[in-house]
This record gives sequence, C-alpha cells and structure tokens, in this order.
Amino acid sequence: MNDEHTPTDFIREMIHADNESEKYGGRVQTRFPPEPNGYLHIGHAKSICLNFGLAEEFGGVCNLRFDDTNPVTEDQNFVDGIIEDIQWLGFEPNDIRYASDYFEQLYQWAESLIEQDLAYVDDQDAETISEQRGGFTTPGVNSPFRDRTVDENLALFRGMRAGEYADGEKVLRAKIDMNHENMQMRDPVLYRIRREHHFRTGTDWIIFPTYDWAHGQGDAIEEVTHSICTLEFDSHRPLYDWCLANLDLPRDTPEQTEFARLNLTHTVTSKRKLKSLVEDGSVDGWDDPRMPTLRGMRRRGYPAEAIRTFMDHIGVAKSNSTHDIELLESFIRTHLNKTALRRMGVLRPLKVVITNWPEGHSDMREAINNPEDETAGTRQVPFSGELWIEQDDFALDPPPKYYRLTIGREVRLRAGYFITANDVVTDDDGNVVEVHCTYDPETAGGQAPDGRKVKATIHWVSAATAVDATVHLYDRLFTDSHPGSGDTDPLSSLNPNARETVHAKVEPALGEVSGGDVVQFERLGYFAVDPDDTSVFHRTVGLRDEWANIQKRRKNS
RNA sequence: UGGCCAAUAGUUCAGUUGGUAGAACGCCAGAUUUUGAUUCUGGAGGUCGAAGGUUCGAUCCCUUCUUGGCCAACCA
Repeated sequence: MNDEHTPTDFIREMIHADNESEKYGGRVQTRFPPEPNGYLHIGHAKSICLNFGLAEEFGGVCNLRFDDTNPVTEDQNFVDGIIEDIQWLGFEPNDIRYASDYFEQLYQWAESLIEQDLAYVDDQDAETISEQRGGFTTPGVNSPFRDRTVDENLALFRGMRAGEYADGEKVLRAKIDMNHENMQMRDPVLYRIRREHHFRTGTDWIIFPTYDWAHGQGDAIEEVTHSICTLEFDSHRPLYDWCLANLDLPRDTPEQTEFARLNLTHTVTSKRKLKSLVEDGSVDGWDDPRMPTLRGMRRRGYPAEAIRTFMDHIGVAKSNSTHDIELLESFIRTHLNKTALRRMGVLRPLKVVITNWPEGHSDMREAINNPEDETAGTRQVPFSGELWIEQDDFALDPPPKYYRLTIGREVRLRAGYFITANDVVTDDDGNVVEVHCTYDPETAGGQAPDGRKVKATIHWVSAATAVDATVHLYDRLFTDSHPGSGDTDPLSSLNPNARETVHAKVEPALGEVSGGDVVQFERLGYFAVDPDDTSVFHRTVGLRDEWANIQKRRKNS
C-alpha cells in the first residue's frame, strides 16, 4: 500500500492502537448497516468507503447488514437496490446479513434481561412515556409499572410475543435510570408491538426490537470489532455499551465510534427528504440524475472511482462539515478528462452556410478521440457546406475579449477548416438565424500553410448527417447552498429549473453509443448516455469555463 | 435550561514525545495548447474562535467564555 495516498484519521489511529494493544487479537471487522427504507445517497457512500475501506486496509472483513427492525417502511426493492449500489461503488460485502435473522436471539436476550430485573413491561402509551421522560434539566418519572416482578414481566413479555395484546398496548423497556443526564438512558423502549407484514419474517413476529436493542447485538453476533456510525448516535453509545454489558457474550464487545456525516452544498442528504421528493413528483424517481442518490449519480455519469477518490480526499473527522459540491465535481472532471472520448455536439444550433463550398460536396475530417489517451485513436467526421454551430459561438455585436466568430473574423472549426463570417440572415425580430461564411481550402486539418493564427476553435456538426439528441442540462437541485439551514424547510429552496432540456444536433458517432457511456462534448462538458434511451444525454458536469468567469467578472464590476 | 461533540487559509483537512503553520479544491497571473478544456509554473490568502493559566517556549496541555451541531420517536 502506498503510504502517500493512505488517508490517516482518528479512526485509523484508533484501530492501529487497538491492534497494538491486541484488543481484538489484531482482528478488524466492520459493517455497513442501512435500513432498507430508501436508496443510498452520497452520504452513505462516505460510510461505505470508510467501513469497507477500513476492513480492506487492516486485512479484515466488512458485512452488509440490513437493519430491518421496522416493518412499516422497509421492503425488498430497497434491499436489492442497496446491494446493487454498493457493488456499483466498487465494494463487495463479506456477507449479507439482516437484523431480522437475529430476532429469535434478540428475543432470548431480552428474556435474560428481564430475568436480571433489567427490563420491564410498561402498559402506558407513547405519549405518557414521553412525558415521563422529563427534560434536559428536569428528572424523569418512574413508570407505575416499573416494579413489576420478574415473573410478571416474563409472562407479560411472552404474551406480547404471542399476540395477546393490541399494537401499542404494551412495550418492553430497559430498567436503567429515569434520572440519567443522558436522555437515551431513561428507560428506553426495547420492543414494541406492530402487526405489520415484515418483508422477510412475514407475520412470524409481531413484536419488533428497536434500533438500540438490535444494533449492538447484531454487531456482537457478527463479531464486529469496530462499529462505526455517524455523530448523531453519540448519545446512544452508553446504551449500546449497556446492552452488551448485560448479556453473556463470549468475547470482547464491539466498540462504537462516531464520525461526521457528509454534507454537500446545494444538496440534501436525508433519506426521508429525498423520499418526499420522489413521492411528491418533484423528481422523476430515486434515479433521477438531479438526485444525490448513488443511482441518480450513476445515471448522471458520475464514475464510481471518482466518488471513491473524493471520499479518500475529504477524510473523516468528528467536526460537522459541509463540502462544496464543486469539490466533488472537480474529482468527476479529473477522472472523466482522462477517460471520456471526445465528440462534437451542438446544444443550441445556429446554421452556418459556407458559401464557397463546392455544391453537393462532402468531406470526411479526422478527429482525435481523446488527446489524453493516444490509444483511443481517431475517427472520421463528415463535413459539408451546411453546418450547425453553437449560438454562443457567434456574436453580431461581440462583448470585450470575445474571440469566437463574428463578422469579418476568422476562426477554426475543430478538426476542420478556418472559416470567416461575412454576412448573416435575420428573422423578423432581428435574431440571427443563419451565418454566411467562406472557408479556406488550404486550412484542411486546421493549420494554415502561411502560419496565420486564429484565436478561437469552435465545434460544429455537419447538418446533412447530424443526429438529433435530447440533452438534459442540470443545475443545482437546491438554490440555497445549505438547504434547510436554520429552521427552514429544505424543500422551499428546491430549484424548479434544475433541469433544462434542449434538442441538440450531434455528430454521427454519437448515434452509436451504449447506455451508460460518458463522453465529452468538446468545449461543453461531459455527457452520459441514458441507459434506457441512447438518444438522450445527461450533462454529468460542465468543463471549467474561463469565458463564463470573464463574463461574470464584467457583470460584477 | 442540562449533557455530549466540535472550532486551523474562501472550503475541506494535515500538523503526535509542546519549538510561532502545510496540502487539495477554488481564486489570480504567466507558459503551452486545433477544447477560453487539459497540462505546467508562480502568486495572493491564516493575530491556528476569544481570554487567562502551565512552560524558556502553546495550534498542541489546563480553565473559563463564545459560536455551531446533536440529544427529551414505541424511527434508524
């Protein structure tokens, strides 16, 4: 392993220390534990890279464990999708487990807790229990059912399992301390009754363990050593430890460590919020390219490898942080620059007529597929007297520093000829609809024999052989850089114009692409071919655009 | 109001036996360029949240304060 690129952080240091002290006999095991109630997003990718990465680096293993303890929201589609997404990201679970695999063991352990007089059945409703929990500065109140005998509790708990009580009628609670300064320790609920169909256990169980009763035990059963989760579980750690300490376990118990979850500007990384976008139709689905989900990013053309590189780069710490989405994009560009084939596509076409081009003649130009990769070779691009160029590449009244096409100026057509604009045709509103140019036959291939230079090279597509394509251009999904900051509703800054669709003219080679391919439209950006319709392209990310910066500066000054 | 966690360039992070700060991205400038891209070179940018204390010496250790985050679901 290359030390230079091996990230170091407080978690890796801790594991090194544990290994040196032989805490787990030098063994390292982690897990990634999603609840299958939605698809994975970029925030999960950080956790996945961390957990699987740690296992790999320290010669251990990492399981995928579905935390399926709440039958209300979970289903098999999410399980399948999550497995697929992890594989796409480039990781392979050592094993795939389910918290529901452990329901019987968890139940037995709950009985043992009752036998130790460390848990009791409470008959009160959720609202009452919540009120009795007290506040941060006020002590809680003991439940009137807190002192039931072990035998009574055991009988009641067995009755809960057997279906003798209605949903919500009784819960099992840990007997810890209603006066604890940590609210999580004020007799947390361990089991609740829910007559819901569970996607794996069906109707076998009507009582379900809560997260707190399932998670640490799941870790222990799988022999996880380092249980890594996000910061908000920090206050659960004493409870995690309490549960394990009161079970008869054969080995060292796993150790929970918290890190700061990933936040990105202009992005929401909350499964619940993303779900509402899908459900209210704000986006086309979980795999909409505007979504920060792994499947959305995949459809958009984000390479998995670039996402992993990004995660390595940002590291892991305990301070809450929000990364600039542009940083992620820079990793996407860096990756795609090296790998994407170059093609020409005109997003907003403007007709160019070459007046001195021989009538009816057409020509083939040779173009380089990827200047960053010689092995990518070249291709033939048809050229003729009628072309499409980008509307932005011609200006009747050019702004300062504009050096693209304008009347009387010569520019290069990429891989083609030098052309000079002489005249325009306008419509009734004065809009330019056609530019008349002459070309210099001596400049075939893009060089002038007399050595004269042009300041600009523009892309083009021959009109006769142009292929029609639908191209989706994406902007930030949320206009606010920190959607939901303060007490605002993140959805209030949802950008209704996050997707703009244009009808483009593209070169013939783009008619022969496969779903999922990502190419560079020269001078514009990277575009991913839609997996279901190869005439549809999604703009993955634009190229860095110095000209846009110049214009922005002019506007601001 | 209580507890816990955090605070270093615009942003995210390094900075470990305590010796007054580095990287990446971004920004600016130059070179190269048949992509205003890429690549290369250089530059600007920090009273290390504040105030005390320990020490010959503190970004690092201690105290207090400030600011931000999390915690009072039968969600995870």
